[in-house]
Amino acid sequence: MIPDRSLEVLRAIVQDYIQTKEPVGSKSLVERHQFGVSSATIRNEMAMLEEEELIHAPHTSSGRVPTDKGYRLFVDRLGEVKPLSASEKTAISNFMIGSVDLDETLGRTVRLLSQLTNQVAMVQYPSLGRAKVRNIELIQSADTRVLLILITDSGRIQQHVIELNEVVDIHLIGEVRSKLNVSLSGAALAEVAALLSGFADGFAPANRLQVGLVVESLLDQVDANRQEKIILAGTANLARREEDFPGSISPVLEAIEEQVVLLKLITEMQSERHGVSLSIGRENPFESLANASVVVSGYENQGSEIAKLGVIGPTRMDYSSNISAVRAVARYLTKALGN
Amino acid sequence: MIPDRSLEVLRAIVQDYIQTKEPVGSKSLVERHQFGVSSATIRNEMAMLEEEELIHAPHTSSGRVPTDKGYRLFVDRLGEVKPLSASEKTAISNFMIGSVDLDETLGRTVRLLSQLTNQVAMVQYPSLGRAKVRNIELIQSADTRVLLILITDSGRIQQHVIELNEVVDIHLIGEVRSKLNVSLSGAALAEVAALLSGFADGFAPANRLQVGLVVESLLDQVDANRQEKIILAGTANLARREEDFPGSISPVLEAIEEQVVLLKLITEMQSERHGVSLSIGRENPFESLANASVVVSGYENQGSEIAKLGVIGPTRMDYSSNISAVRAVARYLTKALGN
DNA sequence: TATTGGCACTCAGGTAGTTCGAGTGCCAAA
DNA sequence: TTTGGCACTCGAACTACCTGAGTGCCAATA
Repeated sequence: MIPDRSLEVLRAIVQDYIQTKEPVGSKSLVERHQFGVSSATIRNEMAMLEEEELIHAPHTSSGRVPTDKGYRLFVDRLGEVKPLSASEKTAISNFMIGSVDLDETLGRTVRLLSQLTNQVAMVQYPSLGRAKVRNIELIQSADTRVLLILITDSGRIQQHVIELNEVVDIHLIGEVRSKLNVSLSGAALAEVAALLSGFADGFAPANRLQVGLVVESLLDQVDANRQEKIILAGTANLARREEDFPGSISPVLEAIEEQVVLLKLITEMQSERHGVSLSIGRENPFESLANASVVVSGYENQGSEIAKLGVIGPTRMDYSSNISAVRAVARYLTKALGN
Repeated sequence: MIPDRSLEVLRAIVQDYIQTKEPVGSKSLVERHQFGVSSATIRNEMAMLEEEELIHAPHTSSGRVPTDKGYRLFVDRLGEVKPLSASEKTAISNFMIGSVDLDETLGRTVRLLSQLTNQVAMVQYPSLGRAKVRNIELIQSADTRVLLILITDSGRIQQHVIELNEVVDIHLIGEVRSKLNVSLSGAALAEVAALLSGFADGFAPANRLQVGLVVESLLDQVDANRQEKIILAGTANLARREEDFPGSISPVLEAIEEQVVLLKLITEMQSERHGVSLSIGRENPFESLANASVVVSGYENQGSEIAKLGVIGPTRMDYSSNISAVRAVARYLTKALGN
């Protein structure tokens, strides 16, 4: 068990280090905080913390820096969540008003989050998960093409162009469209594949090929994996924090651009307290993100989590502020989607 | 008039500097190129070039570096356009096959271009410009909302959700839809605003408010300015070229993220030779892009330019390769859109 | 007149030595 | 358990010095 005062010292180290960006020593620590003991005592405490691998000295005669483990303990046990300032709250509400479609809402959200945190913000597009089919439309978009539009009750709109390789028969697609809607309206997306098996059989043999193409495209749309996508904002914030990344920021930028990595990371992160999950430094398995921390939270629609949003930044980030910002934005987004 | 040999020296300086990233001196110049004269002669030539402000010495006793003006002369008079290698050509064709809708095509294009050049690539979405209305659809997407879809003959699909603030009357929107199509099918987008004036008058007074909302949204879609948008790829390539940006890359990243700046820049650039336009260093008016060069080319559909694509990178970039890559990709994209 | 070898000069960058001070660990005394 | 004291460490910052690639200029040469 780690005694209370040691934890207080750890908290002070983390806070000072985040603020000053310099390794923090015993003397400056007693100056900036009222511990009521001398620097020698603090030195002893620090030796214990180092024993526990919570802090670490970059070189023999210099101050200490929190380790990943130290940050972890800090956020788990010590970080009180800062309430948002009034101006931040109004910023959030202002940002949200007046966006009506999903794309726009998510776009605003990600920019908001990056402004609020000064980090790189990301918002994952909602998976189609538990959503239900509201409406399916087929529209001719060129001589040999039709546009398939899938509208779900979560407000998400998917569109995809289907190349039929022959001239579109307007009556045929009308028929397909209405039959699809009869079969699928109100069905959960998860059921769609089952409901459509044998769908083409109800059509004249000559048309089955085309109908098959439509069905195939629809199934593609429904396939949750294909929908996974992240939008980003504030990439420039990374460059501004360049000192925080030993070596170069370019592997980090690459990992961020490589959506696959990010997606894998955030979907694997388990929610911790208050619905927020954290990955600190090397806790994540990606070498390129060894010096990065990620704060994410799920956002919901109709009572269940549909996707995640969050920020990514240097290990030395202000966890308290970022956690509260991510949480608040996730909550506002949930509310905005529920309108 | 600048004599031929001076130009040869300039060319050699630009080429060596691009390759070695070091200021180039008279001695290494005669070693690497067969000028048939001594370094002293080259020094005289270099003094002239410096007089003309085509090159510049970072400090008294060091080699020379091309100025913006020097690069400009180089690309205008000296840069032979490198033909693409066979592997690059196959990369291009492979990249293009199998993408059927516009979003996907542009997405692939921008990634292709960034891979080919190792720079940040950008593709501007086509302006609706000379396109014609092919089809307009209205679909109910929630109790009080309809989805407006505008399909143009260039294959572009625009969608927007309209909040009507009252429960959607399915018959009314059906009527609006068919009347809109009757009025607008085949019309150029530029004419749409004129054709729709007084459109709501054809409806019962109680419905005019809703019809007005639909018309308004449609006009929004048509408004070319609102459509301007750029997609990017390869931002990480900037970070990899960090040494090339004195100070920090963060202003550059910011400018890139700030699409407005990029859009302004590329729309103002005048096409030069071969349909490619260049902005070198401070030729562009943006302080944050003072060390950046931009290579863009227009791409076409149905014989007229509909938007631009290009790359942005450090002033010290390989202009020859980048110009040919941008040109080739623009040509392939034009072809892909024409299919 | 254009070219060249020679020469004195410049200056960024690297190496080496020095100092400074914030920080450490340890110990004996309180 | 806490504290003051003390010797020790070592990165950072400063200085001095050297090196060498590169320059400009000039007088001799072709």
